[in-house]
Amino acid sequence: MKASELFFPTLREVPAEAEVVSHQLLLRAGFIRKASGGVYSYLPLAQRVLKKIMQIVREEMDRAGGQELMLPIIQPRELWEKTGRWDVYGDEMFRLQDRHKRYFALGPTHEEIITTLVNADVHSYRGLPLMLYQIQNKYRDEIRPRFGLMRGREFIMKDAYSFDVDYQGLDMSYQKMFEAYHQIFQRMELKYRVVEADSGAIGGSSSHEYMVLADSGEAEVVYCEQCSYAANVEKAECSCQEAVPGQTDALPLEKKHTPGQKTVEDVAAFFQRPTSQVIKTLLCLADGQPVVALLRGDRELNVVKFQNLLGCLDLVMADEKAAYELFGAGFGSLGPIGLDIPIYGDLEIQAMSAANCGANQDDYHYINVCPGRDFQVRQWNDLRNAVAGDPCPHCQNPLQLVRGIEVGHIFKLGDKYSRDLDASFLDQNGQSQIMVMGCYGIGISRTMAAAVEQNRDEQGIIWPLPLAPYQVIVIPVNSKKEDQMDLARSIYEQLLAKGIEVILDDRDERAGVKFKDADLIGIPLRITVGPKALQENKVEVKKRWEKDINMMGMEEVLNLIGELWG
RNA sequence: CGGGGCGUAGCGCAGCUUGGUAGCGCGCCUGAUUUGGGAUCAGGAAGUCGCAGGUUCAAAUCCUGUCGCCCCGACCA
Repeated sequence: MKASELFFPTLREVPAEAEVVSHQLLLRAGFIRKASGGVYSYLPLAQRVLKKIMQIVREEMDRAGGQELMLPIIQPRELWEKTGRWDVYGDEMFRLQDRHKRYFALGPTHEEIITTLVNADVHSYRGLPLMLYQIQNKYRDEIRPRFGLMRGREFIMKDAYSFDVDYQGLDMSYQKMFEAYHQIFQRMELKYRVVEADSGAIGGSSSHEYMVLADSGEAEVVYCEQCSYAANVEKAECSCQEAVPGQTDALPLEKKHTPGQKTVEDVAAFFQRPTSQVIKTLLCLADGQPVVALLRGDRELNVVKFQNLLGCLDLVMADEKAAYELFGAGFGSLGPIGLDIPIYGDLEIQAMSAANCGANQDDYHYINVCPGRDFQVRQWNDLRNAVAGDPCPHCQNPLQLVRGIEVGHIFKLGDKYSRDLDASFLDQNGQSQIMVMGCYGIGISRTMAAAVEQNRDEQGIIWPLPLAPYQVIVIPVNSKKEDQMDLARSIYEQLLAKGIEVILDDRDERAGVKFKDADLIGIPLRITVGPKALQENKVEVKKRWEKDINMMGMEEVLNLIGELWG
């Protein structure tokens, strides 16, 4: 492709609306343009990257026994009513009406439609198992679309659905997908991790998320370098060291005047102690009923764990007004001593012996607090988020913490949809059985953004080799110099003849402009044709991810390309 | 959904308080000189000031409404 003909409108300045790096770079490098909030056009360079992502996904899905199909994006309301999701999905779902005032959904996902499809045409165990997948636009009317392609309202998604005769079959399908996903992200050369995910409302069966590691990721993940353990911080178990009972002969409880000391940091500083010696008292409302959680001052409450423990439907932090009503004190002066509200303590609190906590009176705190002696709790539990350095629940090795972007999610659906939509078959004994399903998603457009988020520098994008829109860019330093252009053109044609994806930057621009653009759009290999190249009958080759430039002959260039993309 | 901010040329922004000829930088077009990391000079094109009402002799500017976009919040005492 000649750069003079390629549609890649690069921007020198960062558009004001772009917050995260991937969004900024994809806009600046001429990959995407916004059509509306959370809705983007994919320009030719982006389209090439997306095709490469999709191709890898397709090949691995096919290898794992999947069959690609296309499903409607416009889906009738009745299907969604059968599973109850017409209501459950709420405002997240785009809805529309036709001229007859019938309602439709723009598919946010395709369980309903595909289960109905399979139900209609598979009636025997002989037709199972079945693994079907689609790569299509999906729609979610996000409350707040943001981060460019990261959280859009229209996005490209690969979803695979498996149908099996029983749970054993589902396990096998799941395992195949689990492995296929590893293949996919390895082939994309992305740094990623699989984590155990919360299967949530769907039930106790397993679920894994594939996270592309990037500092800007929304999710925090802890992992163990020694064993294979990895989990979302919200899911990670905190296997607290066995509780050391509070010292019974400790110093007596004392109330201290602490004017103006509100936060954990204030109180810790006031008593010249670490925040880990402060007991943080959090007032929550569980289905409207007040409950208290105690955590070390340097820990965070894990709402999911707390909610699971309480078995309530709704758990929110109470506001300060409620604190005054129940404790007679405001935030910052709350404590567990003398309360008649149910108290749940984090395991770590149990091990403390001379802690500080609020006295339920503004501007007063206790010191030398001993859990068990000075107050009782209803239960000791793991209530906090995991942090770096916590022992691995499997092997005790200190856990590492990274941030990640969720690009893949697989889970076992079981019979939820097949039951609601009556997807059944006759088994060998002529008995009617419900199919057992799994579903397996990959955010295609999000993966492109995640790849940029992870692979970039100050100059622009550094595409992983398998995803790069083009492999090589040939830059004649001065397009007006015939000899340079001739050599550049001949190199370009040689590469084209070898089937290599190459751009010839034949634009009448200064060298600096071409270099800047090449770096910005992230083409892995740059071949510069200038006076030096002409003199030595060699070309200058620069790898996008390295600083240095190498002089080499065409033979060598072709070998290098062969090695890199072999 | 709550709070805040913004909408002026393709992009980034000023002008608005105090109403009176619509500006700057980058980009774009033409020409010349340049040509190894976003050139220089000269000339030029380009904006119904988001949209709709209102106030006024006069509105980018004041008022009302509306649409769009961005940020924050909806868990850390």
